Amino acid sequence: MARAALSPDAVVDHALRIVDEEGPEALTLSAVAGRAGVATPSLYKHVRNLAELRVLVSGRVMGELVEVASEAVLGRSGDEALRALMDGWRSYAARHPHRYSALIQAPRPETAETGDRLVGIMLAALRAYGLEGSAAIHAVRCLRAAMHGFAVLEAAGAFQLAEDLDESHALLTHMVMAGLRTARES
Amino acid sequence: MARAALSPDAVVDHALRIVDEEGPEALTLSAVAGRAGVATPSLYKHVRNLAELRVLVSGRVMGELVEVASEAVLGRSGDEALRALMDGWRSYAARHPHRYSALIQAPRPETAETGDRLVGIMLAALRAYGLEGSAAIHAVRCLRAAMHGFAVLEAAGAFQLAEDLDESHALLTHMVMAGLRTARES
DNA sequence: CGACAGTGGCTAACGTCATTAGCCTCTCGG
DNA sequence: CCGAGAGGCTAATGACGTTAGCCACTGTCG
Repeated sequence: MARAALSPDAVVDHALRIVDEEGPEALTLSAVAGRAGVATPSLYKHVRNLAELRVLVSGRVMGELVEVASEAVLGRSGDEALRALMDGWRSYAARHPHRYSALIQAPRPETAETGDRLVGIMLAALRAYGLEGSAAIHAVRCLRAAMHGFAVLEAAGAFQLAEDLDESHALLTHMVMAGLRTARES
Repeated sequence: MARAALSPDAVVDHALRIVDEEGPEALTLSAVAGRAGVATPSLYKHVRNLAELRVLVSGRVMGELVEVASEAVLGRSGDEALRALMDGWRSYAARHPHRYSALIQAPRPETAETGDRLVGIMLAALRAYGLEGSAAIHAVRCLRAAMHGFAVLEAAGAFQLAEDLDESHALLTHMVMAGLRTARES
């Protein structure tokens, strides 16, 4: 159990710092090794390979989103909860755009639990809308699509015009709420 | 002007086939060279480097989206136009998930014109809603976020539950329409 | 008709990465 | 005090991207 300078968690910490500062494409094992002051192959004692490191990073980001989301929903309900959730989500992505871009969407067994937790929080945020069964699932999917789409585009700098992004996001929030309130078929 | 077996466009064709079949991560210059029956360095006679090839691929995908979107909006207006646009967008992404994932969101000068065209089509699709100036811009942003978010998540296989995706997408469409119809502040 | 230029392909060579194999050395539990 | 294993290291390999420099073919212009 030699000097535990490094550990899987510590490796992920360094990886996150690299992602934040230089973007997800800059996440390489040699870069992490450099930060950790260690030779590249040493990392394999803590992480299976680069692909797994990416999954771990993604899992960490999802964990942070769980925190942001649950804190937003805590003690609120209905429109208020939904707005807080969407605002918190967007604010996280805007604060850590590279980190957000490092999220892996494709379902991975390693992050399934955290993902389910996120879905659970979204379901909770929608509880007051009285959606049952499948209707709630559809609603969560739309909420996810709206939040994720906006976050991705904002993180990528895809919204170039001068218009205030806060206002755009307020409209998005309004869309989701209005759509849920009037959720018949179309 | 030796045997013009290859050209920038032909290189992009091969690249697209690779993306479709093996995903965007599999897009490497050697893979393209293999398909083209040519040594890797020969590609540099047609394309500046891998980064540029990716941009060209992305531009081609955006061009296809322009076609899909404009055909959807042609001769329709209001809810009908919006629904056709959203359905067409989703259907393209579902038909070519890897290709859709190869889209680069970060604004690039090379694809700026095509991107503007897309925004123009979305604006046209929203024309009947009578939005003016900034309001139209905010609406386009939300529409983009909704369509892109749903497309990305569906392409990544992020919607895992058994619920019918068509229904989820119908709800998304409903949200956008309901939100636009009632677009005051919130 | 024949030289010429440039287009497009090729080989050789490098540098960067990921990844594997195999070694060495602390450190800690007995 | 010893033995094991955790954790670090060097060496080696193989994919790629990229650059440099060479060569053949082709179409054009004297």
